[in-house]
Amino acid sequence: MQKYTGQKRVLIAVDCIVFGFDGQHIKLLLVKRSFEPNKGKWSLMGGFIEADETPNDAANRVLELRTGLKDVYLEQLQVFGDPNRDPVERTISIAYFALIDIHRYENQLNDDAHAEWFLLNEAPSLIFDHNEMVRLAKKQLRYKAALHPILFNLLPDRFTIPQLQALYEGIYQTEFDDRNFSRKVLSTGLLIKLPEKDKQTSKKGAFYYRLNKEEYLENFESFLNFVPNPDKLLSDN
Amino acid sequence: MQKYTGQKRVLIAVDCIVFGFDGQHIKLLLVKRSFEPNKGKWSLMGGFIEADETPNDAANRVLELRTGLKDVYLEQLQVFGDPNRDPVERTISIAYFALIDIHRYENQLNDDAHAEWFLLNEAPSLIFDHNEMVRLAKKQLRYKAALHPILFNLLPDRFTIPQLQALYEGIYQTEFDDRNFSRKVLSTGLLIKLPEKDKQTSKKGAFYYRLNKEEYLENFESFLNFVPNPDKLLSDN
DNA sequence: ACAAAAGTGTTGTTCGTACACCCATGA
DNA sequence: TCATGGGTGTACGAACAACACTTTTGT
Repeated sequence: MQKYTGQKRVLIAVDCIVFGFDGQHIKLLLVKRSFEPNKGKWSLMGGFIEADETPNDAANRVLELRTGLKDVYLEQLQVFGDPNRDPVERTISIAYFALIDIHRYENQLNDDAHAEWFLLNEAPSLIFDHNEMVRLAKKQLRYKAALHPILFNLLPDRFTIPQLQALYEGIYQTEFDDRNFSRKVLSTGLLIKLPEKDKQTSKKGAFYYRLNKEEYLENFESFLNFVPNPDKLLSDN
Repeated sequence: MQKYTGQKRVLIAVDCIVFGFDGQHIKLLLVKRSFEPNKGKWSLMGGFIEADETPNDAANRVLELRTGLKDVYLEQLQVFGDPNRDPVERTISIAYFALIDIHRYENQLNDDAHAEWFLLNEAPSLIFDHNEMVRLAKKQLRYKAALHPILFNLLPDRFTIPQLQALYEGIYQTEFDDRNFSRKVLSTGLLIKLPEKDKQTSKKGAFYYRLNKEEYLENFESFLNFVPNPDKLLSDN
């Protein structure tokens, strides 16, 4: 099966940067590494690619294995291929970032996966180049969310506009004008108003909405502008 | 040196989608494959990654080897990892797209590299999944050029605004209003006016400009808007 | 003088922001 | 009835597209 001669073959891994949102803060899902080197240290969830898998298949498999979740929003981020990134043996890693509804995850029997949510800003130091992967994923998340409606993947099926706004504000570490935000969001036609209200956070209550899946898919690549002055908000950290 | 047990190791390649602009049309640089399988067929320029290289190093090396050019604009596109993409042996390819000043290349002694420029729309069918790579690269080029000033990398050091406009029109297969285009471009502060004029294409002559490198680097990540209605122009083909 | 392309000026419209104000409801 | 957050209306300003018009120069 090895027919190109004189070339070195290497291991391929996938690593997933998994983001969640608890209603207040952006979180990052990490696991305790179960084998050497660095056994017991925190890392991204990852795994080696199998013989008959595409990289995307592998990322989905790893994610399902660890969280029980299928059909998660998953996007290829970048390849990390420094020859010395893994001290054991050269391993090239394809990094993915994933957006999941944290509530769906909590209901899964995640048992002994040793996975844990961390506040994005309070995550521990990770093995290898995983810190760099997280940094890049944060950047890409901000970039992409400024242009495309990906953040809905972090919310439950029903959500209110103030919840959506809190999410955007968490991502960009800023506050937006409530009144303009709701009008902007509604004007896209991406939301369908539901009859019920959420009265948890206010006396008046805020209507629930759900995503218009057709519009979402159709307009996914269009540019939108929920985020004012995105230029100034795309910095690191 | 193989210490993770029970995992399969595979070949890693890089493939470069190289774009150029001849003043009229967008072109694609292809090479005749020099070894089996598919020897003699057209393909992207690529090569296997070496033991001590990062993927970026490998892409730069391949590009220099084939074109003689260093310091080329190069961006990681996506990993192509279908298990059967290469019929000989599993090979995972990291695709890069490159933008080069076609005139710099023509002056190089490209000798027996068997490389040739094709009009983007008249390129021959390529081996493996290279057609798919080109399709994706075109899409990414349009996407990114709508937001960031990458197309300057396709032009010589000195260029006129009508030339720049022709480039944008070539990329998006549309025509823009000349008057609005030049004002928009100049308002970014990215260009420095030179004293000479190009009188090739008109009696009045158009001033040459060069890129303000500092501004370019500083504002590279900012969004710009040379392209009206980008939403409608990002389709395939 | 004329043609032809480069580039400036002007105008109406659209879009975004800021902010005053009204609405619904639990306490 | 008051406090609180949800949501609408309005008004100003910046940005943009459309297009009339001037400028330059080779023939």
